[in-house]
Amino acid sequence: MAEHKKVSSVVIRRLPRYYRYLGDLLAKGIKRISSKELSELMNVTASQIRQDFNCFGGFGQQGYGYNVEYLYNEISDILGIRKGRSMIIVGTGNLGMSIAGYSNFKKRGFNLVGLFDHNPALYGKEVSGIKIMPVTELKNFLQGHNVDIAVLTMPKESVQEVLPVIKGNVKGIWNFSHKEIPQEDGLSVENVHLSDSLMTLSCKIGRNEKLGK
Amino acid sequence: MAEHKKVSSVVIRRLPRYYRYLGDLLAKGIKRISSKELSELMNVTASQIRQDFNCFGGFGQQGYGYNVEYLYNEISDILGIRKGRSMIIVGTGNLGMSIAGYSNFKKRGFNLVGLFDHNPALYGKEVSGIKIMPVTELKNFLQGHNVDIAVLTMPKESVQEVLPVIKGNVKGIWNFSHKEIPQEDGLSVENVHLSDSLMTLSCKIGRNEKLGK
DNA sequence: TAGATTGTTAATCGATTAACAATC
DNA sequence: TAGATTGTTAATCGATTAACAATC
Repeated sequence: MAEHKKVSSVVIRRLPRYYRYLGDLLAKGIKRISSKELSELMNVTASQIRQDFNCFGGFGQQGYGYNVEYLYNEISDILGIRKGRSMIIVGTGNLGMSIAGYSNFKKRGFNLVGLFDHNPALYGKEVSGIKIMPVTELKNFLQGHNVDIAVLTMPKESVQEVLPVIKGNVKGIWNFSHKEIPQEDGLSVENVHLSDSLMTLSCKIGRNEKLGK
Repeated sequence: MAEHKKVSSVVIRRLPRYYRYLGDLLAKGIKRISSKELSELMNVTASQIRQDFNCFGGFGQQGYGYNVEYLYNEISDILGIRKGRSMIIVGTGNLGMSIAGYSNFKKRGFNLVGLFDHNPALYGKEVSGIKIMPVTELKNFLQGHNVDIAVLTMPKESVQEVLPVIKGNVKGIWNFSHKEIPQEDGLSVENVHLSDSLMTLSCKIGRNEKLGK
């Protein structure tokens, strides 16, 4: 298994989708699937599926296809799901709360270990079994706990304050704030811009309308 | 201005980012910018910027660069922001509420006109000036109002029920539910899978860790 | 005019698809 | 064994980058 050639980021971004579809198949009790069948289900080419999986060293068997459970587990591992990740959420507005309350994350190995906010009225309030702490406690907390991921769901303005405390103490940042955070050497970053996605949709609508005329 | 050649979707996905950066420049009172300066700011190549803008027919001037305000307005138009879009939200959990409460959407021409949920305890409750209505009212509402976008922030299970009512009555779906909705001829769709993004982050972390060893 | 910077064509790079030999 | 389907190489396609003539 040639595990560690450099894998392109477009491939990596496709893995969670495979993971979802395989999870559905597994739940339906389906034992094996060929790249052709999977390609029809997912609306991609069988060739792409085989290429993608082979970036990680071939999970199938000629003449048979792929064992769903085995493939699912392998992808889980690549995604770090079986190992598990601990995470904190900074910013307990609606978005932060919606992430904190999303039980599926836990199922997928993402464990909430801390909640932080600036609003004193919220200190001590418990969400999903975790008490909300003041942002000023962040530094202390990070030094005492092993935190893999910091989820940033606070306003743009607070990012400057929180970022230096976080950097060096986590392995990844899941950033929903409107301040883009650049990836660095020891730090993985996913910048999620929800409004970008809405504007993209609006743009698609506009181009669709014009096409109609 | 050769407005309507087919523009690739990677280009369209980059537009909101340009829009954000240009908005920042505008707010700072900067009047003109060259593709080179913008490229350094945004960490892309100047070539790509010029190619991207030229898909829509050239917004610059040789020897000068781009007028920030003009460019900003042109991109606003392409994104449908100046025209404006009306939208409803179906599912008023934390995620739905966080979108309903996000004031920047309004600034960008996205107008919330309806909120729907299944929970009778919420009927009539007002959020951002809009009363929550029963999902059973959806059909009626869509026939009486001009709705551009339906935002789906409800559980997977309710999608099957709501989708047929929505299709044909909106131009686009911003889908946060865990049921992938395929794009169709008259219907633009953006499927947002937040958990995919988190898993991608986790995957990047894993590969980073391995690299470290 | 000379200098700057675009718009645009050409070259390169990377990603996707097709094809097929290897093999279960 | 014959049939099926992978793993993998080769061909194609599309996106990015480089280069430069056009022009403000």
